[in-house]
Amino acid sequence: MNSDTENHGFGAVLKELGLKETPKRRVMLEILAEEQRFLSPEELWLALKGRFKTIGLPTVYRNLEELANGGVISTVIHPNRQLYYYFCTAESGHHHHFICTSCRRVEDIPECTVAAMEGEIVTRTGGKITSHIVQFNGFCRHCLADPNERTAI
Amino acid sequence: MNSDTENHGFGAVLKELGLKETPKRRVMLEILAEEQRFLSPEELWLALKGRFKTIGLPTVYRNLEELANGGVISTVIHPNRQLYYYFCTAESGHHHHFICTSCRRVEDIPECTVAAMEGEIVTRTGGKITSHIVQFNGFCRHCLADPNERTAI
DNA sequence: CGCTAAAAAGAAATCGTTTCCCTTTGGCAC
DNA sequence: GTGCCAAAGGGAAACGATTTCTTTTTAGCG
Repeated sequence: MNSDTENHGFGAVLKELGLKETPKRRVMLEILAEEQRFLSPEELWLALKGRFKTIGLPTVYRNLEELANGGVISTVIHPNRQLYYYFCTAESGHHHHFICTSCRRVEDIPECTVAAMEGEIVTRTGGKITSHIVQFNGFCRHCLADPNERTAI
Repeated sequence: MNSDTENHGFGAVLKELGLKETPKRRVMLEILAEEQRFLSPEELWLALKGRFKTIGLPTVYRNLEELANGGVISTVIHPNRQLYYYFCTAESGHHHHFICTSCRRVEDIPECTVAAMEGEIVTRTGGKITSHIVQFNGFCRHCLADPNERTAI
């Protein structure tokens, strides 16, 4: 399995978003897809530096934003207010996350209950909801059981 | 109703948090309490400048954080990732917000459904939730009805 | 009234993020 | 295959919200 020949179908994903399929975008998606935890732009940049002689941090920011806007990856808002990114394997459309602020694992939460909340809010306020931020932070069962596994962001 | 003599009971609130009752803290709370919308630290600072000859922006940040940690005011995370603050009149303990990204009005949302979600998440993941971010963004009924009322943040 | 720790001022630093401008490249046309 | 052009990327620099630092002031207690 060579990343130069096996592109995990990311090329098609990029094309759908109207984005050119560049090596950097492909590798960004590869790294995010292989990583089980959410990453900061700078961390992703450091990983990319190992595979490209030249790679700028602005490029990483730009692509992360485009990919997130396209729904290919999702954002994680850490309580420290920094932005992290996560490749969502769940193909199940819109949903939310329970993130471990220790080891950075992410678990998917189905969207259902939030949709119910939205309906109630719209009914009661007469407003219109354009977006929402729903995220649960805590310790996953691994970090809960074994404090030694805990890491700091 | 003079703010020098009528302190809305904010002194007691500050004392409960172990904070000294300073004129600046009192006026910060006054301004936030009178304001129906969420404010940025800088906006609050500008308002304070009208009432104090010297008032530093770091002071505003420091106090906002202390008050938010104490639960006296609550934070609003705007999609633009800036932090805003809002004085919650609802005494009903923990709850969430529907914010209008146009006029900045805030409506309270009871906590109930989120608590149910949390229970389900804990059961399913075996983790422990330490905090959550739940916020709905959109247009309130006023801005929905009258686009002229809309303002940009 | 004096003391002491907390609070505040003001300037400067920090740092995540974005902008600018120039160079390179993907992808379609011929 | 070659050329073209808009999109993508590099690198430096700007930006701007937030924080840190050091000194001065003040609240609140004895």
